[in-house]
Amino acid sequence: MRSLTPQKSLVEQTYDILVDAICVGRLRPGERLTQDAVALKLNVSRQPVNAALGMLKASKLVESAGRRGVVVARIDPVLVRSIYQFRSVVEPLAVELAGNRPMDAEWRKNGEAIVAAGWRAHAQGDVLGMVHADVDFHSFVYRLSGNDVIEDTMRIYWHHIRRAMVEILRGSLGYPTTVWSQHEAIFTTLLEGRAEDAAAIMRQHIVGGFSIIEPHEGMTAVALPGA
Amino acid sequence: MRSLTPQKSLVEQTYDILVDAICVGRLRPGERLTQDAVALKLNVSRQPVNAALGMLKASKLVESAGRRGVVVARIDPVLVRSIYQFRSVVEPLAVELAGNRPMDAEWRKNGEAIVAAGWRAHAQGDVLGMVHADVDFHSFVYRLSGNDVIEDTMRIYWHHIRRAMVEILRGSLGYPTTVWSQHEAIFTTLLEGRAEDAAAIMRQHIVGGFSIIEPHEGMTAVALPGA
DNA sequence: ATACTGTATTTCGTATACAATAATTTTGTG
DNA sequence: CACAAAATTATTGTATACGAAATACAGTAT
Repeated sequence: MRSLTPQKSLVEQTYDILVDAICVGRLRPGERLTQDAVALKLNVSRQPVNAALGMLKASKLVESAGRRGVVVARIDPVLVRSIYQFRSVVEPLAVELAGNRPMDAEWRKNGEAIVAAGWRAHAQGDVLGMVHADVDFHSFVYRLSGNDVIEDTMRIYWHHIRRAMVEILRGSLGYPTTVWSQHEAIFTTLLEGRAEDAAAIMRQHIVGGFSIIEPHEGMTAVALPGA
Repeated sequence: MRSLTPQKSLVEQTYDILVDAICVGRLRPGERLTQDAVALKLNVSRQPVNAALGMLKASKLVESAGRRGVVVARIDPVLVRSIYQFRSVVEPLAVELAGNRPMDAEWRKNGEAIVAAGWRAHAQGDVLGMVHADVDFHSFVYRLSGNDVIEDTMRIYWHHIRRAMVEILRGSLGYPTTVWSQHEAIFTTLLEGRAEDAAAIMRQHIVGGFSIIEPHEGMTAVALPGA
């Protein structure tokens, strides 16, 4: 039996809710957030909201607007590009490290399920599901690498990737098929013990992923509410 | 006339002070910190201390000890190794990106000064100065890369690197000469426009750096106060 | 009509107050 | 004297209160 977790603190809950709202676009870029308003809506005091907003600022998901609260950050193409440059070396590293570790049946089953979930979401045209499956696959590789620093670091940046993806895929059919076949290829190549090859596919995967995003630089040209 | 800056918030000040105290070893691993005690010592209320400690936890410099405050984290060899694996790809990336950008006279002068400061600290056997110079050099390369994600990410991990370094160098003569000649080589090679070569030296630099640290895994066997 | 100045309002950062809970000590009992 | 139960203390998380600072607004002089 697993000991039950003593519920997250209000700060964390607040942070999680705001992050998600921003990432799925329920809070639009430019939207203003005051501590009072958030506290009221979530039925907590300003104290945990204040702390959560501090974390949001550190994650660059909101920007301070001085004495007028905080503002949801616009999706910054420069930031997204920087993240992809970063990923272009970090993700292959994760794959290589993963290749140096034994993968037991449990892990293997998990991996297969995650790859399958991606194909399923793709088949159903479920955009949010696809983004989720994408996060899941890469997080799986991070964990497989055995290097906690990778997962801890990338968790923050995935918020931004999710945002960009949700925005770009709005009204489109979703990820191109290559994404899912690459995930599958990375996983099976890893299973075959060819870590170097898997890492190379991963590098291609990231570079290719960015080339999907890059043409959408105009994505930041969203209406600024209150204008 | 220059506009005056509205001083850092108490949260940030508290965070900075605690980080530094931990990194230079003034607060020892295992040492217990209560919000009240810190608040009293710094002449602030528990509120900003609470927020700062939350940030410290996120940085993994302290661990929550339930209802008994927080405890300064031990230097974790696994974490240090993970950071160096991480650096082994991130630092060369920074160098390569730096190579794609023009370096004007101002930058060049800064770089030369930073390299020189390293040599100077080395010559004087100034351990804290050497660690500082090391941080400065790598931060300089991050900034040169033009990729903010790199510097933002590495800032946190440098706290841990500093800690490990200060601990290892305690009572020793300091960094080996190779460290400083490698810094110099990376910089001059970059100036010559040979980014690839510079990146390769950087990779060697990181791998070599870890091989200095690795034998000191026993560094965590420090006394736990209150035992 | 416009520019400027003083005032009101909004909003945040920090301090203080309160309540819940884990750890510790004390007290009572076999 | 060992051990369990109860009281006490320590410490945190959250709420509320307060003061400072920026913004918005209105009134006045030109």
